[in-house]
Amino acid sequence: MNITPRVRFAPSPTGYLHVGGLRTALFNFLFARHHDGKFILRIEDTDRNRFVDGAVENLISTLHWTGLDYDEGPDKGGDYGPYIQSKRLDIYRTHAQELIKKDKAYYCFCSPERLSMLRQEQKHTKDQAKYDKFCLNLTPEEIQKNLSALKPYVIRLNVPQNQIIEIDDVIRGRVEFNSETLDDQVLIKSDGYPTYHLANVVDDHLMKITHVIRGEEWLSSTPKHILLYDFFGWNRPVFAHLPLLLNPDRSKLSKRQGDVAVEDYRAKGYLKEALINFVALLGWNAGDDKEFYYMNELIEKFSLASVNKAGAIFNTEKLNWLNAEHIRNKNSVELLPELRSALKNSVYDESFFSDEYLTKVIDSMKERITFVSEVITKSPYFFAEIENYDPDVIKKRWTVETPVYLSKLSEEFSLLNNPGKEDFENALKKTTENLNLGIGKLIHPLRLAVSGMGAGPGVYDILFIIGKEKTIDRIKKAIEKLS
RNA sequence: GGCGCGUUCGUCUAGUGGCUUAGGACGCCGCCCUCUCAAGGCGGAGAUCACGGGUUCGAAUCCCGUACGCGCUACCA
Repeated sequence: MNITPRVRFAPSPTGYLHVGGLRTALFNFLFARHHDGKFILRIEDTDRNRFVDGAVENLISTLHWTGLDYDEGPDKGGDYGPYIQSKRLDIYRTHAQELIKKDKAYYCFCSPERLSMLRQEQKHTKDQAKYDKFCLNLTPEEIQKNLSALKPYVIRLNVPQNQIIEIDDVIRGRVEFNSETLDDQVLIKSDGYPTYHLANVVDDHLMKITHVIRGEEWLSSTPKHILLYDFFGWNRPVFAHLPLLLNPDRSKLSKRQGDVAVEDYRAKGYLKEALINFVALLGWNAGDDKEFYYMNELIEKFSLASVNKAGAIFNTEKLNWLNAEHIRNKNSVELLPELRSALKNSVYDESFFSDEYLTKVIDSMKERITFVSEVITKSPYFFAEIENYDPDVIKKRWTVETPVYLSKLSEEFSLLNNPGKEDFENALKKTTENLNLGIGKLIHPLRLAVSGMGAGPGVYDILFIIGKEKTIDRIKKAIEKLS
């Protein structure tokens, strides 16, 4: 049997893409690409109370940014559309009717009041909270009467009694449930919309989904889904329930305890490569020590069998390291757009810098940063003149003789014609020889003069990047200000 | 409360009965390199493999129980 796997990412449009959702999407994507299968995006918007304007568009654009491109989806089309559940309402209705005909589902006219009373009572007697199948005993006449009186109703799943339901989960192995513990789940709500349980089963079947890869929070409701597959007479897909992403306190990852939206991480300056790499490692490992991955390597190595069972805390320390690693592994031209956009959001948004200049700046700072925006914050001297000199560095590196030495050096520099790095270096060495000084006596105050600080790229790199004129100018200003 | 899942350094993890005095990575600390800061190299601290029983010549690895954590328990997904 060699069928093409078809998997899906089925988020509900809450307004943003949750990092847990990103992880689910990624694992689906990796599985599909690894097996030359199809990856489908389906929007589960069956809760009209939670409708958020523009949420779908936002989700799609964020997903697009991450590079998790799908083969079929709302904006992409495909043979099994529509891919938005709110546009498939009559499909669910027809299927619910089919279940009613088979006595596998039934109309329920119970009021919310009765339901909550029932629940309270069960809570009191410490019974399991379950619908009591009251409406299952309605006669056809009563049902018809209620229906023509337009009495609000839901359609419920008729869960059989005392039946063992087995799930063979790829990640967790065999899991058993007794149908006694299952509630007669609402399938169609009183507003005519389906619940997740009905919609996801119907759609997965109609869209020919072969593997359902989703978060562990769905494991408990899987027996209800299995029941539905059986009632419809459909083959079940393969199930794989992924471990949850956790807050630092080990509860399910949520807002309130930090950022959960992919957009937030993007805005903070995380590279999509780093985010994908990091999220892939949360719950998956190839069985070796490799930690730095590109997407194509993930696709190649990924396997559901090597997914962990236990939840993982979303701890950004390692994400930061991976971001720095991915920055170091990119060339300066690739990083240029990132710097440009960081610049646009900085105080230097009005200033002009050439691509050539910024590229040199990036090269000099690339391995000293965790975020591209730190090029600006950690080396502002590449973007503006020096306003402040680090007092600690002044204290440590600036002596009474320094102005004299630097003047000599400046004279030497002024002799240079279109100098390169080595020319600056040679000029400095020549000056120290003439003055009979150790090289440090010049190099440290020089760094202070041209950068205002004590840390950064090699001085000759800085000099070369800012150029001879600015170098001489800054030396002069430093002498004025610090003497 | 019920049902389900899980439990290896602070965190992410390797480990599928002997190769393990439990390996790697992040973070932390120290040393080296060095014009500074990084990067890099080397080293260190850090896990009685949740606990208790078994099975076995031998268990982090298999079985049972307990504890703890988490998830679900909606006309939310």
